[in-house]
Amino acid sequence: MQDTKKIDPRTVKRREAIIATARELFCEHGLAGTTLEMITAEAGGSRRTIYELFGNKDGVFEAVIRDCTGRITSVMSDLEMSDLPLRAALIHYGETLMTLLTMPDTIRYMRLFLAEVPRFPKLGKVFYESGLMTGRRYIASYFERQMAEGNFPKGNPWQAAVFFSSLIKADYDIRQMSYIDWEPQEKDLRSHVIAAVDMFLRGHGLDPEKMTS
Amino acid sequence: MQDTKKIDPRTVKRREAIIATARELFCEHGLAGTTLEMITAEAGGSRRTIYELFGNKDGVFEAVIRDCTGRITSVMSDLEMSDLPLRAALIHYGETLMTLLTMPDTIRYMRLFLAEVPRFPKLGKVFYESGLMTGRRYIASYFERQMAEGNFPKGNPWQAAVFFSSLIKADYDIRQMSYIDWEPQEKDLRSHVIAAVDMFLRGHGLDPEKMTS
DNA sequence: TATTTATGGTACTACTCAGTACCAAACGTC
DNA sequence: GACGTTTGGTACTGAGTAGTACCATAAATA
Repeated sequence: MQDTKKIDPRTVKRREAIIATARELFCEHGLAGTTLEMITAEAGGSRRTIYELFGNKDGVFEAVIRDCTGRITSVMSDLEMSDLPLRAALIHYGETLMTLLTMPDTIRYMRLFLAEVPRFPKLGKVFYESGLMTGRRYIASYFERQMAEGNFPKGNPWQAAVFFSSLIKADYDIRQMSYIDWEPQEKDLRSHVIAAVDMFLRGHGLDPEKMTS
Repeated sequence: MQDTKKIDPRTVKRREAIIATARELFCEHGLAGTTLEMITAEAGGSRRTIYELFGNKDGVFEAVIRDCTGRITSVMSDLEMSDLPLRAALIHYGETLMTLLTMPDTIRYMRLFLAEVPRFPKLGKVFYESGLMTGRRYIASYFERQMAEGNFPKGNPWQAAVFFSSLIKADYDIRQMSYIDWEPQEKDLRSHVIAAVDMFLRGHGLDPEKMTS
């Protein structure tokens, strides 16, 4: 049951253009505040094409959310495993995670998606599990390895990942979603991450002072 | 320049009824998905009165958000200071905070408010600072006292409050906002809070095992 | 009880916007 | 280069809704 038809390259291109434009407009004006005409005006094309490709307005929204989810997922994949010593690795993770979470786009996507959760419950699952949880899975598997190698006290790697990312993100996410056009200072983020990592280490019986950093 | 006029009790009553109804409808259908007629149909009265009292639809929304903010603030005031021993007090705080944050209403208000932040930037400030920060201020002042009394290592009480509430809430807030009709099990919350408190204490050089609880 | 003020209800206006129909033109395929 | 598909543009429909005008009425105040 594979696609017997070839896909017209025009269709792919139009589709991408519409999603990209709609994403920006939705983020700025919300779903209800964006008309299909605003989308075509900026992306080119005509409403006709939108209905052809997405069925209706909600179809565009779904496609946009899936696109945003993919973007967040791929951006979370930047949390590559590191072979630095534990404390340095955690600081590196923390700073990367913080950078990703405080990116204006991440915040905008989250606002957009959270707003419409009640009317698109399935998208909530997709966004949370495929998008936001990606980073946590990386971190949990890191702790799992560190526990196996004896660098970190044995325990529940998933809980460690939860506490670690909670300490790192603190309430920067909610605060940024609450304030328009506010971004934390980079040096505040750095000192926050270091404080969080050290507290995390002490919380697991490790002494940050004694760790090669 | 005080109000020289007396306020007609009818006005107060109507105002309250409209806000209460609008709050529920906005939470359920969103701002754009709620018509003024839906509000009058349920709250009684006529659109005429709405325009008299709130100017326009946005005025109703502003009033609703301020009302929600007040509700969250007042609910946060349940975080009264406790004279239990440190660990028991933190567990008590943690459980109360968790109960408040995971209340379905809290989640609904946050979704509603976050959705419209881009178009009502001022409300973001009100909601975050007056509403959400209230709990944190209580906790920070608690740590300040404990530091002064020598029950807790001296340091920055505000940072302690940030880390404490971050560990407690973890990502329950985001997760609940992402999933409709999902609520964490109470016993999971309790064990989470205990784990978080103990990690917090160890993170500050205190041994939970040795503390009277 | 008389006066003032807020309210209810209805009808109306003006507008926006999702979704549809249609045809000609552009483009990809073979 | 001919054929078939996708697209652009425009115009139309129909539903829904914010906001207004007006008047009779109910309630508060004095």
